[in-house]
Amino acid sequence: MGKKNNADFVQEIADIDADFAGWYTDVVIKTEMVDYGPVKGTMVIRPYGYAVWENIQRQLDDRIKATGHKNTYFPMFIPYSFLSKEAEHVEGFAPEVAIVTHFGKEELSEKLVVRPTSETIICHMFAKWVQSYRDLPVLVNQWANVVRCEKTTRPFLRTSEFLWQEGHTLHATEEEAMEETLKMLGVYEEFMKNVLAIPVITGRKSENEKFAGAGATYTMEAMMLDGKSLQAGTSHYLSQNFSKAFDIKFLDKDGTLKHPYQTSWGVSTRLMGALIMAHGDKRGLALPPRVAPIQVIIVPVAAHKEGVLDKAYEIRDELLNSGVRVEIDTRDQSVGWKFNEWEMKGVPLRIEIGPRDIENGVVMTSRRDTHEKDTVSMQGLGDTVKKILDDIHENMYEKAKALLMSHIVECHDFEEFKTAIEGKNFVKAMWCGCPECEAEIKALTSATTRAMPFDQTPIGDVCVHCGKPAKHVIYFAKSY
RNA sequence: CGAGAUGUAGCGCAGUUUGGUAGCGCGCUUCGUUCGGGACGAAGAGGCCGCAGGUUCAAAUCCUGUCAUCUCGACCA
Repeated sequence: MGKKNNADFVQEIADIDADFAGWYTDVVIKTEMVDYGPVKGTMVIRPYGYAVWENIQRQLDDRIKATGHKNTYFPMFIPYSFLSKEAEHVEGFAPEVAIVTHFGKEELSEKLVVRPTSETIICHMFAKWVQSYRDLPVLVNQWANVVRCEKTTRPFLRTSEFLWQEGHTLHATEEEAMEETLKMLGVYEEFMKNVLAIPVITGRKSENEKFAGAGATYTMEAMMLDGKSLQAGTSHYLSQNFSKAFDIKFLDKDGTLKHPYQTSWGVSTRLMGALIMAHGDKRGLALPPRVAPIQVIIVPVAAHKEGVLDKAYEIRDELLNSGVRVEIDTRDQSVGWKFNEWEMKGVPLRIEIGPRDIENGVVMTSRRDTHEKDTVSMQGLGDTVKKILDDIHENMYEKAKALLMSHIVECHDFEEFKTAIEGKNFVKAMWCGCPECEAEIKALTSATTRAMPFDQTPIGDVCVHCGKPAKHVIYFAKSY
């Protein structure tokens, strides 16, 4: 099975790149992934989109549980005072939240906020539950919705309400908490590669870009088809910031009272945006097989002819038995119409079956990733299809990786830097570490710092912008 | 939150300058013919023109306000 080369792929990107934002909103609405809700900034996730989310959820949840975490559910209403408690301890805290003042006609004695994140309420409960080092570690996760006052919204990428998973853990030592932080970042990275077919750059956020309540924020950044970066997930080392603010204490082996070290980590429905903008082409979506609601669509050709539909259903059942998510399109539309429709909706593999094929004991396959058509024997079709789906996954990952690799540019001076950023690249460069320098770069190029990779092998001595001695290797990019 | 643009049938749009019976294409319904890359014919259904005020004999059209969406910034625990 040959593969489309990367040059062709780059051409396809050029086709949609002219108006990538328009392509995104178009595709996401037309494919019935999502629709706008009646309240500003809200979205309705429609069945086709929600099925993708469920596939993400299931596969990530398995991984979260496999690493020892248990699921919980905490209330969405949080006393307002909890946030002020956080504010006293956290610099840069800005409560841009939805506030509930009434239940029915009755004014509440204490205002409530609709959770923008659950750190505070979880910490409040943790304080009740933890007394001894024997109670540690605490490893919990929850799947929930959160609400934030966002000025600019776009379906999946930034919405006033979104769905996510937030993990919260408590540890006796700094080392253990840091290990957990990096472990979960690793889980995310592996998930991105093996489920969403998206390569990511991982590393630590600058002070300016980190979660205000964290000691350190680690991120994974994915490159979208237009060369912009999308923060696809974060893992925070919270140190003792929250455990001190919420007075979580445990009596350690040595008989002294200590505040535990904490982590939190999350990914959201933003991943839906990530997979749409990391794959796809001018025809629409290209869904990675492992999250595609429909992995194989069967389109009967000349369905009115004797035996065609029967055979199509037979094949459908065989694929179902092989564990493939398959549907058959019997609608009264022309085949050409159906081909375009399912390609737009990103179904990874199409199977066509008509009288000619039945005669020859074969089916036609058409891959969404390469647009290649092939003739495949009906014998052992289940296994063949599963192999093709795996191959599609690999190919989509390799394509995305090729895009990322060809758009990382090492820069040693600011002129190079500006050119590279305009060329829709990630810039890898040395940085002095000063927030002022970071802010100036942003003002001049609209590129922000994305991540300081774990591999800090220097590629120079001085900061790419100010020329002062460099402290970090860091990636810059424009971002969503 | 700032600048700009747009709201008319499910979708895409014309009509607004110059006020006077609500239009087009696609889609939708029914019947028939078609079916290997967005088929065709015939007959139908569907809109108090984003919302609220105002001007007028009369408002999709003029005025005021408001809400929403898009683009670009700022913001983004």
